[in-house]
This record gives sequence, C-alpha cells and structure tokens, in this order.
Amino acid sequence: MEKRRTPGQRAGLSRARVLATAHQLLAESGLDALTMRALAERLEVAPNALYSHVASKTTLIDDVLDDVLDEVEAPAADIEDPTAGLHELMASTYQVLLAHRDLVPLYLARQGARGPNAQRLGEIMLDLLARAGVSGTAAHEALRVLIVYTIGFAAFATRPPIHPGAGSPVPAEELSENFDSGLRWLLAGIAGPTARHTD
Amino acid sequence: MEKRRTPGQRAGLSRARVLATAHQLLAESGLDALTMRALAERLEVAPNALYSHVASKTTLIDDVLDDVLDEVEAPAADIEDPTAGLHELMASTYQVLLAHRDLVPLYLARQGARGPNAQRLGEIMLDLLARAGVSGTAAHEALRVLIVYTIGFAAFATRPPIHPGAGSPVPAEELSENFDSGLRWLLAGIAGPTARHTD
DNA sequence: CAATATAGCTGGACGACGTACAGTACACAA
DNA sequence: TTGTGTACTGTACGTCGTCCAGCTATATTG
Repeated sequence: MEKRRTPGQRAGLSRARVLATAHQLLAESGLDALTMRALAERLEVAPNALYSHVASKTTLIDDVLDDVLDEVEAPAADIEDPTAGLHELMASTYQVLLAHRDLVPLYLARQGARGPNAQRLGEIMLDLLARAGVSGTAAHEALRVLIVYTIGFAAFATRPPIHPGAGSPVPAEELSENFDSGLRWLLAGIAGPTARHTD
Repeated sequence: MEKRRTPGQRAGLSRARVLATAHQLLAESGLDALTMRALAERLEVAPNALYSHVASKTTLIDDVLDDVLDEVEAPAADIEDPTAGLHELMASTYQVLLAHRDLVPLYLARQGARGPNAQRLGEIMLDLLARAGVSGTAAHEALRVLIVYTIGFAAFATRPPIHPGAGSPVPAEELSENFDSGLRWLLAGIAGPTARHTD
C-alpha cells in the first residue's frame, strides 16, 4: 500500500486526468463529495498538487460541465428545415444531460455552461434560428428559453419529485415524449407566425 | 460602538427576525455572503446564538424560500375555468419570483421549495389539474413541468445572458409576455385533447 | 554528456466556514 | 423569594479552499 511520494517526484497528473476524476467523483457521490482533498486523495496526490493543473475549484467544475457538452451531436450544417435542426440539437442535449444525471443540478445552478463547447452550440443555435427567421434580441431570448427548458426538463426527469406525496416514478420514455411535445410547442411559438425580428 | 453582551443577556432575537435578516443578506449580496457568522454579526449576536432559533443553515434557507411563497396569490377556489386558474397561479408565482430575483438561483438549485406554503400551492395545483381532467401520474408530471418552467423562466429573466456575445438586455415586459405565451402552450398541451388520466 | 532551468510535486499553514459543548445570567412561574 | 428554563456567550473542533516555500525529476540548452 505504497502511495506516499517524496517531494519532487511526479505522479503523472494531467489536466485531463484531473477533470475525468472530478467527473467520476461527481457521478458517484454528488457535489458535496467533490472536495479538492477527496479528489487529490483519489489521484494519490497532495491537495495542492491539483492547482498545477486547474486554477480553482470553480473553474474545475466549469470545465467538467463544458467537457460533457462535447457529446452533444449537432445536426448536419446544411439541414433543410432549421426548426427540425433545433429540435434535433435540443433533443441530443437532453439525452446527454440524462446520461450525466449527476451534473444536471450544476447546470441548473449555473444556468448552463460557458466554455468553448457551450459557445459552439450557442452559435449553431443562433445560426439555425436566423435561418428560421429569428434574429437579434428575439434570437437570444429564444436561445435562453430553449436552454432553460431543456436543462429544466432534464432536472426533474432526473430527480425525485418535489412534492413527496404519492411519488410514483414516471417512466423515462414517457418523460422523453413529454419533453418532445413541450419542445415542439416552444419551437412552434418561437418560429411561428408571430416571431419577431431584429429591431 | 457597544455591541458586546455578557453571557446570559438577551438580544431580542426571534425566528422571524433571523429569517428576515437572512433574506435581506441574500438580497444584498447573494448566497455566498449568507454566512452564519455574517448573519450573526448583522444581528449583533454570537454565531451560535442563531441555533436557538434555527436548526441548521440548510433549514434556514429552506424556510426563507418557503416564506416568500406566501406572497403567491391563489385563484378563487370556485374559479370556473381550471386552466385559467392554473395560468393565474403560475403567473403570480412568476411575479413573486421576479420580486425576489436573488432567491431564484436557490429555487433552481433545490428545484422548488418544500415547506408548508409550497405544499399548499401544490395541492391547489393538483386540484385545478384534476378539474381540468388530469390526475394521477400525469398530474404530478404536469405539476413539475409547470414548476420547472416557471422557475426556469424566472431564472433567465433575472440574470445575465449565458452567452456573453451581444448581450442586449431584454425588456422585462417582453419577457413577461413570452412567459405567458409559453405557459399557454404548456397548459394547452397538458389539458389538451391528448391529456392522460390515471392508470 | 554535463550544467542549468522549469515545473510537478510535498509539507505546512492560514483564514473562514458550520456547528457542538459547556457555562452564565436573565425572565417568568410558583 | 426561590426555582427552573432558555437565550445567549466563549471556546473549540473538524473541514474546507488555497497560498507559500521548498525539493527534485525532468526538459532544455550548450
């Protein structure tokens, strides 16, 4: 059971390994369990060693959140129907969120991610919205509606009911259909006849 | 600048005063500033004195969140159109949330409140849903959709845009109309022809 | 291949946090 | 008046994020 290192010796740490382990810790035991010390212990390193690879705990979490968004599949760039493209994008995002249930509360608390992946997805969405005839202020508004709707839906598809009474677990498939329905309503409203343009 | 008390002397603390000051602190400087020590200092008391009135920091926050929901106005119990009643209820909730922007992230993180007020509102909603022909599992699902939608919407009506580019602030009135539209779509979907009943 | 610079680590510490424990003195009931 | 309960104080414990000062394995240079 050798795990102590003498000063100067290397542990083969890397930014990627730190992020991955943080993600793993988050998945196993939630946010409260994600402690710089716990993370360090799992990596068999002193706590401060992490700071050679990560600026702070906050940016660590931000980075984990953004990393996951890499899994989201963007629709083909030349897709015909931009509204359908948006539907695909949000549905894919929803699935990715469901695949990382443990992270959903964090997305909620931070209202999305802000890293390069999030940026990239945002631009794709804005592009699709523009092609659907929505631009300027209205487009940014629609963007946020869609994001919040998706994260919000994932949030309660993920967790125990708010009101404890009765609490029969809703099957995931039914929830997914429900998500699709709501998403369709929203998209219809956003890109529909009353959609506003730049002013 | 006398503020120190000798042991045994009273400070006129009360549960209500503690909650109110906590709320105030939250409003002024956000969650990170809400510290038992900071709260105690503002009340001119030793930190542990708070524990005579509040079980823990967690329940303190829970209680603050639930307290605010007292301001939500429920529709008349004998309202004709239950869907309209739901609309009224959620709109009132939305307004209350906007009136306490600082708390919205907390509602988000906890996915709603759980105290007596939240309970009461939940029951009203279930009643209205039942009268709209939605009950059982579907009703609880609808409940959560409506709650998440409302909190989620309040969340980005409250805060800076997720994607920093362009960032022109959306006028509150426009957002409110948007909230209403989305809410109508949701309610139509929930109480609409395809609504499911108990199984 | 030797000398030097860099950077990945360790040990230790600091300040802030939530909260438990034990004691003190006031308020009120008897 | 005496007794009892409770609202406080002082103090302290354990944990957290993070900083500073070394030390040394490795990368870089000549």
